[in-house]
Amino acid sequence: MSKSNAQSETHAEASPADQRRHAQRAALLDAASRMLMRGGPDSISLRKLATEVGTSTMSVYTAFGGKEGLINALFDEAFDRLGATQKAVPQHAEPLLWLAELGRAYHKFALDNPSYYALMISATMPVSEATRHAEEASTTLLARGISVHPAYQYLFEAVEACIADGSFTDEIEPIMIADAFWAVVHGLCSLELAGFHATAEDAKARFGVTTLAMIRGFLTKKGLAKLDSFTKAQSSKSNS
Amino acid sequence: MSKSNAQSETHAEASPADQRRHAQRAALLDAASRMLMRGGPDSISLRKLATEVGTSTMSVYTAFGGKEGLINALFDEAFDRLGATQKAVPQHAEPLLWLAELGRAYHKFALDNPSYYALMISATMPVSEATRHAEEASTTLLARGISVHPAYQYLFEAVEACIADGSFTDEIEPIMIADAFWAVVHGLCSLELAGFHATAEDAKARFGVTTLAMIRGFLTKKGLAKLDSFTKAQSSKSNS
DNA sequence: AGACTAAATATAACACTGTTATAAACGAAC
DNA sequence: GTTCGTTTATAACAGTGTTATATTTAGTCT
Repeated sequence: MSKSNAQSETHAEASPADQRRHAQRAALLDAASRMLMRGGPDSISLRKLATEVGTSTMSVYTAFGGKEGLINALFDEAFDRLGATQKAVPQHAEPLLWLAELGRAYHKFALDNPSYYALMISATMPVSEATRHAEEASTTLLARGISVHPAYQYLFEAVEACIADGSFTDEIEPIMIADAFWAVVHGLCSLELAGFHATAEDAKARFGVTTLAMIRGFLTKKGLAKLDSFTKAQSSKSNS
Repeated sequence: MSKSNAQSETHAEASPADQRRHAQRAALLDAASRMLMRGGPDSISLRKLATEVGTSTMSVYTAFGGKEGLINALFDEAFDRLGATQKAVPQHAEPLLWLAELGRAYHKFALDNPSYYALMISATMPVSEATRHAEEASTTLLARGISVHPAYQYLFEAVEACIADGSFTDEIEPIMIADAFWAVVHGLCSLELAGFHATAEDAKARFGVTTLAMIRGFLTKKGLAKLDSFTKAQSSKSNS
């Protein structure tokens, strides 16, 4: 609520001091991100962070309001990164395949960034409820009155496409179906990250079987016929 | 490797000292369990633990080898508790309903014991890989060459029953199907515990839709017909 | 430009944490 | 009864996040 803040909010341009503030905030976040990826959430030490950035621990308090604020910022960044990988998935013409690819990309993100993923999901991590529910919404879907996180947008749209072309039942709300896929894929990633799958091959086999079964669970008769033609083509290809 | 230990291992009886050791070990574990349930895993302090039991922090090191050993012991207890709730589920004559009830019981356990559940699943918790893989196996299934944890036994048997009566496909190994159900139910619990479901009603609705879809995904034509008769009976009952 | 003021910072202290070294107490075996 | 190994309590060590205080910095107003 300082005068400089009021000015920088009315005008779009940032003062030199604000630029420095933002630069140091970014430096702290970047160093924290590296520490997170190197040694997990518990290895983030404010003292090490401060010495690495070349400042004191107080800057974390002025920039983020403490360690919890820093973790919350990393939480937001985790969703941004996940959203970027989801966006990068090519929108396949066949929505069922798009859906499957989105799941695979989610799985790859979780396995490649276990610390970030733990931060997003873990119930024990100190991510405040406010941060968890104050997710920004996808603008394109918000225009239709649907408030979902940008990282969630593509999954939702893929499910809608599956319903639109008659593959999925229209008797269940798309958000319900999308949440179901989120739950399975997250469950699979979580169990794999927790070490409950003996080998990576085991995990991959279960991922395929489970996601396929989930898809089957929402198919219409028409969709089931299409899926059978897919798997028939797949098996004849592998048998040739 | 002391002489008293050697004696107590050859003979089945425990010496008075061993009894005290065991009693204190149990007291520490019990107090740690209470602290875990009250304030989560991070609130377990060796100093508070020692003062509560009336000893010093060193006893944790002699009894468990440190805090990690204590957490590992709580990890084992968590599986025991989950296994007890699974065992308590009545074995319904209709295996599909048994399966559904096992899922509901799992969900209730996770929501009633969030700290224990976090301990079991969380990838960031300091549960050693050795402890995680050194799970004892169900003796009844081990006799058939199947090594699964006792807490997992009932889910596995329910899936086998669904396959045996022709409701589920026999083209997929039962362990794969059981793991699929574990993944969905865990995923749903995890997301709910993490606070991603706005209300308990939202969570419950998603639990029903998602587990039902997963069941449908493994059904044979015969099983699908049976399920339709179930849901038809359900809807006619609710419409009356 | 110079004075005033509010924010940001560095330093140090505080209350914790798990772990470990040390020495005393205990207990069981000979 | 002595001895030896184990367990115990005390205290010290190396950390942690947070906070109080004083100093410096930066922006605004006259």
